[in-house]
Amino acid sequence: MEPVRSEFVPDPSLSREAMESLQRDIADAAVFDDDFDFDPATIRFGSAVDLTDDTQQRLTGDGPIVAGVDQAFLDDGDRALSAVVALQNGDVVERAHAVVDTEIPYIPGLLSFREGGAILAALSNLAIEPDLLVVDGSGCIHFREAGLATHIGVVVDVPAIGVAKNLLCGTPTEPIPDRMPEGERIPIEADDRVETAETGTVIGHAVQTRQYDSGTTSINPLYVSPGHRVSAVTTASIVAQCAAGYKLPEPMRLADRAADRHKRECLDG
DNA sequence: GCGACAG
DNA sequence: ATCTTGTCGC
Repeated sequence: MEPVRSEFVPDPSLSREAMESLQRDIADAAVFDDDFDFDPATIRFGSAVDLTDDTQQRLTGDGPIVAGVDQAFLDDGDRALSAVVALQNGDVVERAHAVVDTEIPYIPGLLSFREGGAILAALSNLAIEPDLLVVDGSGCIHFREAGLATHIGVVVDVPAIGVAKNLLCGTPTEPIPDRMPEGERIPIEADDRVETAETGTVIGHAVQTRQYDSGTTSINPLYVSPGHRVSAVTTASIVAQCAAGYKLPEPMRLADRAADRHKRECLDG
């Protein structure tokens, strides 16, 4: 798949001011409401096909194609490796990846200008057209509501959601407990750090996709937000539904593994 | 000066 | 993101 909004393609050579200006334009072009054809409820993972169960419903037709995207770095960050894994009806239907030289360092709020090029290169190597992109990083939980997932989603104009392991900005409507119960979600509201949204606007959710029943250790929640063409509530539901026994939603978990695997091959031989 | 933030 | 063995817990 290729960019359809070339004017928004991340350019690492831009000045910081130009980057921030572009992000505002991207946020304007982004749609933080449900605007897609497929039925989110039909997204299925795992080979949960139990032929002995008469009550189960048979899948009619093909479910949506969901693609996970994740990055790894080589040469101490000099090169970014992006991996994409596309799933449909619980099966991997295509994989793609790309390695691109990084031009700028990591700067909070400007992540897409560091990693965006590698992601778009990987997506261009993907023949299939995904119905949804699951990107590692924030979507509209961002200072200008233009995080990595939003930037990528708008450039290729495909529904996208952002899944982050840490909160960039915004405030939970209630304190995140040390041990959030599995399945629970807490809204994240825009605060004074989110320049483009009115304070109090729900921009995402903390979602606990997995939790230990007991013990000393606990798992932290994921911070999910709309990237493009998906609402905050739907984003949380999709992520919860994509959890297949692991913290990360299955498409992202597989992309994560693919990125690490490619990285190794790139190092040793 | 203080605050502090994805990957 | 990345540097990294053993180790605590189910």
